[in-house]
Amino acid sequence: MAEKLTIDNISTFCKSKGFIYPSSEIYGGMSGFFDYGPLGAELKNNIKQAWWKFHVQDREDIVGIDASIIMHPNVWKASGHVANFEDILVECTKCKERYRADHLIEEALKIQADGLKADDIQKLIEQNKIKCPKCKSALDKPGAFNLMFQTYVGPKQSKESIAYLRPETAQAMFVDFKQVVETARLKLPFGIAQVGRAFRNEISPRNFLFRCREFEQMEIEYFIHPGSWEECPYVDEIMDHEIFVYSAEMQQKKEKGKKMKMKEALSDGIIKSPWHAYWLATEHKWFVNLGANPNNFRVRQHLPDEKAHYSKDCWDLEYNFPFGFKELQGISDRGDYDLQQHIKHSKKDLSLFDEETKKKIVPHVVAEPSQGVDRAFLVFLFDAYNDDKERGNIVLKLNPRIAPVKVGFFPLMNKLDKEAREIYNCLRKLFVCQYDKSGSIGRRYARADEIGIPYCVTVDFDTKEKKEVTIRDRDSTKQIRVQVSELKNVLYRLIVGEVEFEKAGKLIK
RNA sequence: GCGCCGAUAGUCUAAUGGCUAUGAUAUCGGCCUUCCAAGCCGACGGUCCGGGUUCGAAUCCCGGUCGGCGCACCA
Repeated sequence: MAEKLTIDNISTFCKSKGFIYPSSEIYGGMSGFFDYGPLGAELKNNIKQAWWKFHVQDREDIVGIDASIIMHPNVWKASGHVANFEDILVECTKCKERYRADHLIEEALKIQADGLKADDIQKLIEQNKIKCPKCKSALDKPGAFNLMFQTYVGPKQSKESIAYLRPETAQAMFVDFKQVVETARLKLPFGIAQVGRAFRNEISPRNFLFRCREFEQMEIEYFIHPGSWEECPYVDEIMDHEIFVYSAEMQQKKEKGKKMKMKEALSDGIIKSPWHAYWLATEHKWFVNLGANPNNFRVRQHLPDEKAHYSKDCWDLEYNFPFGFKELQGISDRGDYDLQQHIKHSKKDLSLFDEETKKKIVPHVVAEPSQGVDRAFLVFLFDAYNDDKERGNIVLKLNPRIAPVKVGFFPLMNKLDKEAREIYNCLRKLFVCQYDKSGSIGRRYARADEIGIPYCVTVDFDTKEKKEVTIRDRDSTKQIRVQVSELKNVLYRLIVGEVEFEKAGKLIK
């Protein structure tokens, strides 16, 4: 593992093994869009399923929904996406440099330019004779650039029929809030979760899957009683969890981050809300439990000027990609901003009745532990990818629970084809399996290693007589013998991690 | 979006205006093979797209697409 792994290595690997292809490749591809191939689709589904089980099915306090991608256009007016995503840009007539109009005006005139309309901006540019900061030439008319994809609903393509492909899944949790609470009989604190597609017309998609125009999110909006910012009933679960912490203060003082336990971060006042500590640690644990390397993560606090105006505090869970530490998820305190926006725009009461105070309250979102599926996919691939020089092949050390193929079945020799297939046919309905009789046995192990098959079952000449097979472990290449009658049970326990490999059968030399 | 650079089988790669576009690897079929990419035979597969220059273009020119880097952008 001498050379550093790059995003190119991963993207080439993904294409050659059938994990990911550029979208519509036979027509030249589409920038910012990707297709998941046979192995990629399995892996991605496994990640989503593992997320759903961990965050929804295994918990009492979180329920899931699956909302439509196209929602009422007013949803995006209420959420601020129509205004905020409409970055107004100005271009230099000569050097063609483009600027965010609001940034340009703030810089030139030292005034707040947030939220100005294109017309106002043009007036300001004309009145103050603002020129291109780079080449001092005249600036062109400002124009809007909206990151949301637009479409028309119904037969008429008019201004009234404009709708948007959702740029995030979160809004559905607020819009459907009342129905979910009533039908699921939820009591605060609780969360609403969703996994689904979102679309953003990014100016410049980069870094393979990291920034694309169509992506999938796994998202939770977690609601608490407005007064209970400091009362997290689950906080004891994570007190001893260790993580690399990089607070705003450390960033401002140009210090490095520090590895610490959550109880330390809380008692030292670095992380203020136990809810944030809980969600940061829980999300980190989710990645690590599924095979990610704990040391490639850090939690970083937003600097005061990075925070959204409604947010009390915000922390990102970041991963150390080859192109730097990048955000995987933002654990942000959104207060009651979103629900209030929808109350205002829809004129519907979205408050809950508080039995204790006998008053109506609007819950606060204390955290939205949300992340991109595609980014998680990259994380697991990066941490699993091992170019094993000794073996002479890549070993994809994916956790068996998310590995796209769980078991490989090989006849030691071609004459054992019939016996091996019989066993394979019994087990393929229980696990995703692959049968391989092509080439030498070593070649088949190598092939299996490269796509991350954790266990390979080899049928040999003793199988008929002794009713035994060999299971070979991907990561250690060690082998055990087990009875064919036990095979199903042993494989299951290995895949879910209930038993150590060497203790699952008779270890061979 | 802008600027610079690039694009040859699934992957990596040779060919700098001239033979049927090179080789490796992967894949598939066959032989062989008693546990870690052994060997032999065979097959499939390529100059990103469109136009131009030329007797002749993978090669030169123009436009587009895609990708890399830098800038900008990043709810």
